[in-house]
This record gives sequence, structure tokens and C-alpha cells, in this order.
Amino acid sequence: MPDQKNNYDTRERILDVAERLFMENGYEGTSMRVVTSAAEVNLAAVNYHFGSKEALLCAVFRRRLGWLNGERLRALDVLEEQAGETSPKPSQILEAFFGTLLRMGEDQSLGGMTFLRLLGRTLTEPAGFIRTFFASEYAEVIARYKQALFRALPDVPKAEIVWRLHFMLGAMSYAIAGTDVLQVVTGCELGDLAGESSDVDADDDSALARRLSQRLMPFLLGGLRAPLSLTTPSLTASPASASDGDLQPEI
Amino acid sequence: MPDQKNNYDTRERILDVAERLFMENGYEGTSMRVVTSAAEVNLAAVNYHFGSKEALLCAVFRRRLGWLNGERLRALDVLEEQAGETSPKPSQILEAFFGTLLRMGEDQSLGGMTFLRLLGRTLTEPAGFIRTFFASEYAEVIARYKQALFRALPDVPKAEIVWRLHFMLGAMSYAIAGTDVLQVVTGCELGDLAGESSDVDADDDSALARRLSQRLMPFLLGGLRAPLSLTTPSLTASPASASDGDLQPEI
DNA sequence: CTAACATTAAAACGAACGTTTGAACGATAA
DNA sequence: TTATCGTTCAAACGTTCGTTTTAATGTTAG
Repeated sequence: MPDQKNNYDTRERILDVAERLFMENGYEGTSMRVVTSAAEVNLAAVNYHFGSKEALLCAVFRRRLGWLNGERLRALDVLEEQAGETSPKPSQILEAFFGTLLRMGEDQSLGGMTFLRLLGRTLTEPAGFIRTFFASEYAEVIARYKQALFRALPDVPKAEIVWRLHFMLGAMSYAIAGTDVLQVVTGCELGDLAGESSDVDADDDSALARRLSQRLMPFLLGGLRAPLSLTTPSLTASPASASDGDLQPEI
Repeated sequence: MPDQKNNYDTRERILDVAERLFMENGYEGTSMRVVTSAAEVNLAAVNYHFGSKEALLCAVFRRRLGWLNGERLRALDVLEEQAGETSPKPSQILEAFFGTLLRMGEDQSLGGMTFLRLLGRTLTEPAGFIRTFFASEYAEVIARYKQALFRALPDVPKAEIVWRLHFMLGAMSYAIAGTDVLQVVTGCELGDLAGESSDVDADDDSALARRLSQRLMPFLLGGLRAPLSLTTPSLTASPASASDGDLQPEI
């Protein structure tokens, strides 16, 4: 059995390199030989310290998700204590959940954008063991935030809230994972999207994370606040959709 | 050179099986031996008919994306002709872009939910040749729709529109790809989310696509319509975010 | 019939994969 | 010093990968 001595150096170097390479090439697309040679350790080091390639991926995530979801729970505790008998506002709940994650992207010691991108990409990875792992890692924090949103929006059907939580998670994950995938689709460079932002250096991950957060949070709030569709939106092409009348001209 | 005779049977069987297996196990996670044996064709058939595994994936997508993006361009043509000198409404533009895709999920002969899920997952796949392929396949339709939204929302900064288009693409892709990934995260079964919908059989892909569309379109519209954040949203945890005042109580 | 051709079939190719082995190394403690 | 134990190392394990090869199979046209 390992887990005792001065293996910290090798272990952490493997985790850092694996985090980056899994992000760049995917799990199946990253071989142990590439990981170990990039980390400048022996090929057998991963199996010695982690047991297997699957366990390595889980270790990469556990290192970050432990902190993240702990922080999320703590933030929600603070909000609910501040609110007393009442409930925190939906915007505060979203800020606690998504803002905590986006702030990780600004902190290099927490993995920075590398980890955020890896997380976004891995959530769609079909491998079974990954889904099982995420399900257990996320179970508590999702349950807590779902309940908080139910309380904060008592007049909205719970099913609708879950759907929109689902959509918000998707928008965030893609916004992060797709900074170089969908940017190709949208045909824009990062610099073109800076707008009137104060940070101008587009290569800085931290600045990117700040700009992303600045744009994403209003979008998520807008989606969460969208009026309920009481009728089925037109599936035939001809008439305009149901909630058309209240389209605000400013956006 | 191939491409002449009665290979339709083998070719199509390979495409159908590959579409499903790539969706279930990912590109790197699906071997040619599994594809060919599931399609009940010889191992060499893929290389004979398509040339390589990469070319097979591209062929799977070309078969669907050709129709999809053609339909999208046609729908936008109709809208702009109807609008005459004015511009189509943003909600109509979104309906043309996203509704066309979601309607594919209801039609088994167009790939149904299988193709939609594959598309959502592959957009985050890091392999270089896939990104190049998507960039060329999507270039025209994205450019047209971006221009249409610019015209429809002349007072909104173009950078903001591109960001929100990006977010909407993400929300949609995840909503589709994650029906069994993020459903685990949200801890809910599909049946629990049916709500007051008219279709009750949760196993029917077509019904799932309709329900998804019903929920997703209002969310996307709400996100697109969200007020611009003029100030940076609070990155410190303490005060509530900027656009808090106009949070509508009903959602 | 037979020559030409597109397709299928079985078998093998070399390369790369994740993992395991057993010896060597280096620090610590009796 | 010697024994112990965590760690590193080079080498090899057996398997699976995508692709290629060569021969057999039909089907079509002269």
C-alpha cells in the first residue's frame, strides 16, 4: 500500500499534467505514456500512485471538486443564515453556485481555466465510470441548491425549476469548455468579444474568466426569470411563438 | 475509387450503427470492430467505403448537417422575405435556428434524438479534425444568423449578441446531450420532469424532443432578453448582484 | 462465355494501449 | 552496518487498435 511518504512531488506533478492533457485531448485521447513523459516521471508511476488511469481521472477531479462543492455549500449556508426566516433571492443563489465556480477560473492555484474547461468537457463524456463518479460528487450540493431554489420560487412548478437548472448548467459548461470550440463556430476571436471591458489582454486566463462571469450571470438570470410557456410554442413554422408580445426591444 | 454501385445497403447500415455507437461511447471509445460487427459487415468495409475512421465520423455528420443547415438557411430566407424592409423578431430567428434542430429530434428518419445527442457531445470533443470539420460546416449558417440578430437588435452591442448566441448554443447542446448525464446530476428522472405535458410516455424520443423544445425555447428567449450588465457583477460574495432589483417574483 | 469491375471476405500488419513485473535506489531506524 | 520500506526504473506483458493486403465473390456488359 502506498500513501505515506514524500511522494507529494511526483503525485502533484502527475495531477497537474493530467489535468491539462485530459482537457486538451480528452480522456480516451490521452495515453499514460504521454502523461508520464510530460510529467517527467516513470511510466509505472501513475499505476503505483493512483492504481489505474480511471482512478487518475477521478483523483484529478476530486482534488478540485472537493474544494468547489465545499465552498458552494458554505456559501449557501451563509446566504440562508443572512436571510433568516425568509429565503435568499434567486440571484443570490445563482451567484453562490455559478460565481463560486467561475471564481476558480481566476485562481491558478485552484486549477484556473484549465480545470474549468476539463470539467465542462468531461460532463458530456459518455464513459460510465465518469458519470457514476460525478453523480456521487455532485449529489449533495445539487440537492441543497435545488431545495433552495424551490423555496425561493414557491410559485414556480418544481419541474420547471429543475429544467432551468439543467439549462443553466449547460450554458455555463459550454461557455467554458467551448472557448475554443464554439468560438470557431461563432467565427470570433476572444479579443473581438472583449467589448468595453477593463481588461484588455486576451491571453490572460484570469481576465477571460472575469469577462465570462460578467456576461454569463445576466444571461443565466434572464433564462431563469423567463416567463413560463403555458402553451406549446409553435412547432409549425408559420405563426410567431407564444411569448412574443413581451419581447423587450432593448434586447 | 468506390462510389458507384449498390453499396447503399452497407454504407447506410454502417452510418446508422456508427451514429448510435459514437453517441453512446464517443469517438475514441468506439472501435471499428464494434461498429462493423454491430452493422454485420466486414471489418474492412468502413475503410473501403469511407476511407478511414475519421472520414466515417465526418460522413455521419455530413448526412445530417447538410439537411439541417440547409433547412435553417431556408427558414431564415422565409422570415426575411416576410419581414420585407423590417427585420424578423429575435424570437422568430431563435425559433428558426433552434426549432429546426429540435424538430430533427422528433423525426426518426432524420436521426432523431440519437443524432441530436451525438451532435451535442461531439461539439466538446477536443480532436482537431472534428473542430475543423464543424467550422466549415457551420460557417455559413452561423454568419447568416449572426447578421440577422445584429439587424434585429441594433441597439445591443454586437459582442454581447455573440456571447449570448454562444450561451444559447451551450444551453441547447447540454440540454440534449445531457439527458442522461446531467439528469444524474439533477437527480431526477425524465418522468419527473414531464409536468403538465400532454405526452406521458417518457420512453418516446419524439415526445422527449417536444417537451425539451417546449421548455428550452422560453429559457433561451429569456436569456437573450436579459438586461445588459453595465457594471461588473459582484465578484465578492457580500452584496447582491447588480441586476437584482428587477427580478420578477413570478420566476 | 468471359473479361471487367465493384464489393465482400479472411487474415495479417505494425503500432500503441494500460498494466505488471522484478530489480535497483535511497532514505530511515535499530 | 544492516534491515526495512516507500519509491523509481527499465523492460516486458498480453490485448486491442486502425489499417492494409490478397483472394474470393458476385454482377454487369460485350
